[in-house]
Formats: sequence, C-alpha cells, structure tokens
Amino acid sequence: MAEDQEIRKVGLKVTGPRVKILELLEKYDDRHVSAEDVYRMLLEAGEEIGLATVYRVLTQFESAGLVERHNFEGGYSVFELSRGQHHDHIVCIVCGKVVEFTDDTIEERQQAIAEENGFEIGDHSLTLYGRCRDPECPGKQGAITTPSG
Amino acid sequence: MAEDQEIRKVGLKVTGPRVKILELLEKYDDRHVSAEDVYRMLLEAGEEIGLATVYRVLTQFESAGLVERHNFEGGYSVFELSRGQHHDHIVCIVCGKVVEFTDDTIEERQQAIAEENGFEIGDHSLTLYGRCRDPECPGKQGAITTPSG
DNA sequence: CAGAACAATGCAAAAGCTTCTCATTTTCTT
DNA sequence: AAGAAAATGAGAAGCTTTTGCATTGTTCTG
Ligand SMILES: [Mn+2]
Ligand SMILES: [Mn+2]
Ligand SMILES: [Zn+2]
Ligand SMILES: [Zn+2]
Repeated sequence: MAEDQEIRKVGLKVTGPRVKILELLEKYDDRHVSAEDVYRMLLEAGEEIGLATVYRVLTQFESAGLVERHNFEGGYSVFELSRGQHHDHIVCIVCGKVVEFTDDTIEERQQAIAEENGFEIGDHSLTLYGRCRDPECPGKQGAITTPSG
Repeated sequence: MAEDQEIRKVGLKVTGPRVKILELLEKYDDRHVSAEDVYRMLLEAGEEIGLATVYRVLTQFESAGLVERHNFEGGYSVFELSRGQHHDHIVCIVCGKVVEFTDDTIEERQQAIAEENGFEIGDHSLTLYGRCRDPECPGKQGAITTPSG
C-alpha cells in the first residue's frame, strides 16, 4: 500500500491507526478536520482508534511534514494533508466554510517586513474571517443558528 | 478619573476591578498580556481581583472595543489596548518578543482576495513567527528557554 | 518463523486555559 | 437611604489536548 511507504519513509512504524488516519486524510483532502472529527469519522467507519492516538498520530504526521495544523478561532486545531504548496485561508464565521488562497504579493511583503524588523521568519499564519455569499450559508436566510433548540 | 469616563462611555458600570484592569492595560500599553498576566500583576500590586473577573472584564472590554484579543500560538489569548489603528504582529518563537507592523499592500490584497472569493471580510489574523536578532534573545546564546514558564 | 527489543496503543487521569454557577457584595437609581 | 439590577469571587465545570502506564503490536535477528 502507498500509505505504508509514506509512513515508513518518514521514519514511523506502519501501524493500523497510522494507516487508517492517513487514508482518511487522503479521502477528505478537501477538508480541514479536527482530531475529534478524525476520531469520530473513523468510529463511524468501524475503526476503533483511541482519541489519544489520533492526537499523537496527527502530531507525528505534522512533525514529519505529512500534515499541516492550523489554529483557526475556536480553540481547537484543524489538520489537512500537506500539499507542498503553501496557502492561507478564508473562513466564514457563519457556516464555517473554508476557502484557500495564495498571494505572492502578500508573501513577498511578509518576508520584507520580517527583514526590516530583524527577524528570520520561520512561518506565518494568515486567516481572513468574514461571511461568505454562498446561498446555502445560514447567514443568508437571517436564521443565525442558536444553540437553544 | 479618565478611566471612569471610558468605562461609562461604553455602557459598563464603573467598578473597582474594571478601573484597575483598565489602568493596568494603560500602564503596560506596549505589551501583550494574558488574562493570567493581568491577574498576577494586579495581585502583586495588592489588588485581589478574581481570575474569573479578569476574564469577564477583558471579554467585556473587547466587546466594547476597548481592547483587542489575539490568539498567538500556545493556546491562550493575549490582550492589548485598542489604539484605533489596525496592526499585525511578528512573534519571536524563542524569546516571545512581539513586534507590531502595518502594511497597506497586504491589507489591500486581503480585501481584494476576499472579494474575489465572494466573502465579506470582518477581520483577519496575520502573525509572522520567527527568530529575532536581538542579542538579548536566548536563542543567540543557545539556551532555549520558553517564555511562558 | 520464533523471540527479543522496543515502540505504539487505549484508557483513564490530568493538564491548561477559559467559562459558568451561585451566594454575596457593589453600583446606580429613586 | 433603600431597592433593583448588575458585578464579583471562589470554586466547579467544560473543552481540547497531553500524559502515565499496562498491554499489545511491529520490526529485526537468528
Ligand atoms: Mn488549507
Ligand atoms: Mn499588538
Ligand atoms: Zn458561510
Ligand atoms: Zn527572540
């Protein structure tokens, strides 16, 4: 299996949980999932992998460069498969939709700003928050969902 | 007192804790402090204000536009007095030093990108992470110590 | 292919930050 | 000064994430 090789390549042992988690991330490579998401999706697929293991594996995958972790607002992290090319995010504060983008001008300016200020930049986090114009977005129907129901 | 007016102006009752917290934020207006920082600094100054109150007041001040909350990496929030003009941050991952900057080019690009993607932008979070070249920074002496203790 | 060495897992407990509950105190308005 | 409404403090609770430890699984060697 392709996943086995990827896992071995980064110096990790090939175990059931690691393979299943990598497969899931590949299957949902257009989403940004939390550890809890991964845990639950695997449960629903019949894979009983402990939440602690999900956290551990995601962190290992991140260290290995296989996945990226983002800290959008909300107090928890979301993960996605690394796709080589760097990108930033726009998040709809109403429906949670996430759109990705890259902008060379912004990237260049960031580098310049870091240098001007005597910093050697490692990475950066840029996230735009707003409301999307998706007709499906509950924000359009005026029905801001409240947790009362 | 000037603080009393500011607090009243935003529709909050003038109470000891609110005045003391606002005074402290004004005194340390060149820093980015956590709720815990505020709590401890007040304690050391002889003001026994509960941590829960510090959190509540900071959140109220934020809603009122008096302070801004930032979620740098590390899982906790830091606060600073609002100074009208928007700015972003560079954080040294070694010593925790924070430098502020603004860049019109980046701001414009963000707006354009949001529109291109059908988003109405509320706000954004841009933080650069790297190592500073400050000779005082422990990173220079090889002794990596975490600023949060 | 068995066996040993070592790493990974699951569960529960704990951590770390933040919010909530509720009895008590304080503010602000008559 | 008194009452209504809001704020506070202390601790409990909530949430996401990490950790300890006994158990299980993987890999390597022979
Ligand atoms: Mn992404
Ligand atoms: Mn700032
Ligand atoms: Zn939306
Ligand atoms: Zn530094």
